[in-house]
Amino acid sequence: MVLRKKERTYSRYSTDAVILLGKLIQLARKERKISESDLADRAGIARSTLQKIEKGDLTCEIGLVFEVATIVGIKLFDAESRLTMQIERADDKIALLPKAVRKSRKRVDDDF
Amino acid sequence: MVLRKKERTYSRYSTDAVILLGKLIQLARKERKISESDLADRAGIARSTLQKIEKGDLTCEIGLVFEVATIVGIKLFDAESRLTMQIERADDKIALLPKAVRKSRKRVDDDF
DNA sequence: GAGAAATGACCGCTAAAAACTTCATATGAT
DNA sequence: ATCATATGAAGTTTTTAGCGGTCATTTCTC
Repeated sequence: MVLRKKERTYSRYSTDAVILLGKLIQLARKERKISESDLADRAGIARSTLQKIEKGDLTCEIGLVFEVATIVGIKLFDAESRLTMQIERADDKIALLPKAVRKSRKRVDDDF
Repeated sequence: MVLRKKERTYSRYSTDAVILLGKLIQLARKERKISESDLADRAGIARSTLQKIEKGDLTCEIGLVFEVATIVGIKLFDAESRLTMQIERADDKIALLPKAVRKSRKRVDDDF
């Protein structure tokens, strides 16, 4: 019995965002004259995985992608205010909202 | 023989960035009064996976995280200029650099 | 307060990702 | 031009993330 591959759909934005991130990583790596092997070693991942990341493969673990990005100096969030501070602010906002959402009555609501 | 779990290290920034992203997603979800199940369904993922994403689990696939973020309206890159345009610009910059990096002489260089 | 729904946490299974390896080719420093 | 090495592209093995399920608890609506 052949198991069909699980079809996964991604929005155009998600796809493009990951591709862009991968290219920014590659660009930063080359500007800093770091080889794939070197960067992979520093990040503690396989070179093949780094190649997937730079290609914008959507299946890579977000932790690995962010780690590589961080190593080559790419910040995804404004470093202006510390991340921990932003996290706290998000927590505060969440605390103000109801802890459990109660509403959607099976409204799938395809928004278009 | 006990196999030790592969130790993976992440920088503070990566960890915090993913946690922040997860919280921003949860915040956006609650503001829009969408339940975990609903959002998971819309994204085509399991509720357990969404929970991991909102907790900032570093092992989640980047595509799933970005997809969920996109659904609740979070943009990681400036939507001012189109992403495709930014991708092209990155490509152009990369094209100007040497195709193969040549330099690092086994400098592991633990930077601290 | 009652009841329905949302959330939090856990677990086994399996498809799939990451690691590891190899090889060919392209590339750049000398 | 030489040659060490960076890159591209597989194939295989190992590890693991996502799924789907369960159950207890909390929370919101009425």
